Amino acid sequence: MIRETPTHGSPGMKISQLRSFLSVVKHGSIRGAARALGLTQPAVTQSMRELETSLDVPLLQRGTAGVELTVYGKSLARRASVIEREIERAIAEIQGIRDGNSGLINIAISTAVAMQILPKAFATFRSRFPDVEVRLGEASIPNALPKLLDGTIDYMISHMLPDSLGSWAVERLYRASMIAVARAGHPVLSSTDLAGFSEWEWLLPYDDESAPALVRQLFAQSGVPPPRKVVRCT
DNA sequence: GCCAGCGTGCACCAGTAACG
DNA sequence: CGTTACTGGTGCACGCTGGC
Repeated sequence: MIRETPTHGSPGMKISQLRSFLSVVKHGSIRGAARALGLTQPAVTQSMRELETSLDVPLLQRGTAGVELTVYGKSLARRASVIEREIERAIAEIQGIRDGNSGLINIAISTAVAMQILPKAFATFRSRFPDVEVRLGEASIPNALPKLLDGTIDYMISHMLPDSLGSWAVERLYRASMIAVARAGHPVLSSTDLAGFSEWEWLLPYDDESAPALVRQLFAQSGVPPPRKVVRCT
């Protein structure tokens, strides 16, 4: 067994310390964290002290009503939760290798994509990986990206414009076309240029950021102000 | 002043790895 | 195989603070 001996100012964090720390964060007190972890309060206190010593910064502001996170504690809390999820994922992956194709995958998927490709894709996936637990959730780019970042979800499948997510690993699954729809006989149908479209109310999907971006891009390319009256709906 | 709830300090114990 | 060192835990006493 390899043990790390933390020294002053030399980070040597242990998984148990991070778990204790996250429990303290969750419960707002060392005692509450200890209860939740099935440990005694001195054990958690000692763990927190060692963590602070190893990082050489205070993580908690102790008080009579409990503890509060310092700026360092808040930073570590964000990272620690990612680490914890990665550990859980690693355990699931190892168990999957050991037991066969089991495991857990979290996917955020936009409604439009779900309607188009999910039934067939999922059937194929399920036939190949019958024991994998799949958790699907609705995706809108603004709320899915933070979840991708913190590890809550593994993949997001959504419509988007090319190169709109430069800092992310993106794989194009298929190309999609967007069309504008108006009721039969709507006055906008008699418009001969794009300017005639901008004055009308536009209804754009709520969970698909590419639609409004595409509309803005289209109008900008034509030198026409984008529609001001926009409603986003699910 | 008393009490409750909090964290801290210290002694001690059990399990485990390293070593001769 | 016995000893030693280390880690991580418990139990208890204590001090601090806020509320009544």
